[in-house]
Amino acid sequence: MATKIATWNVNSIRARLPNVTAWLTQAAPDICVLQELKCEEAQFPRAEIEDLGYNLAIIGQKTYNGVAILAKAPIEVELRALPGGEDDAQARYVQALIGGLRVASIYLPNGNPVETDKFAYKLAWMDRLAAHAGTLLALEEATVLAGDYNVCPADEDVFDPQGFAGDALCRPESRSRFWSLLNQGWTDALRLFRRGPHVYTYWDYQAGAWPKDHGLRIDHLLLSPQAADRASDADVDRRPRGQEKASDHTPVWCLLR
DNA sequence: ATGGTAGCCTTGCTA
Repeated sequence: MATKIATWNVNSIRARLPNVTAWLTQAAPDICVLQELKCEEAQFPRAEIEDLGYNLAIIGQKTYNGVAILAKAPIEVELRALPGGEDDAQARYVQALIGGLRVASIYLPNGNPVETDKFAYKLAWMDRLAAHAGTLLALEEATVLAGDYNVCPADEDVFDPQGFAGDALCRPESRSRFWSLLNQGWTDALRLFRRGPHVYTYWDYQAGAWPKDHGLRIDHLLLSPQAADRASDADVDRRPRGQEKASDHTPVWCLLR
């Protein structure tokens, strides 16, 4: 039986708790990685998630960032931060082993505005991610690097490519780093099964983006070759984005045999 | 039409 792995930027786990518990109950992923918890570990609504049958690994941060791994099977945490950032205190990475599968929850920096040091931080973070991803590939094991990458890989992943050409999510420096990562040997799980336009995972809260389907594809599940060999399906679940008090992102999932 | 929304808290910052 297949393992269902999902990623979801929830934009505050405390504000989103009813939406998250409803989706976990209905979609029943075996593993779900979350981003933008926007709270410290002590403030995370642990009991409400554990009551649904999930184990937890939480890397919290007050107000900003924060990542977690939820899994029905036991979680063995391997890393609580992306290697190579000794002076980087932002909670953007957690990696664990779950029943022989390696899974990471990634919250890659947004990088806007590009004329500030935020963009340099994003690019440096992507370089660190590529270096670490290379070491993971060398293990030749089944690994899923899932999360909010804050990168639209190509123009078809953007509702308005011209309008976003200068945005940190679409800039050539961001895209070239994402493609270099893929070219190491990672597979974009969603694109393996869902090609074509209008495959979006995020819609801004502003300007009626959701009803107009003015979306972006920025949440990705990257599979090592050993994981890609087991992939049988992947999709975006748009339903949570249309509900009351929705996150601006919606879950993306894949199945591994 | 140069806006608009959401979350948390620093009534501004991040997205």
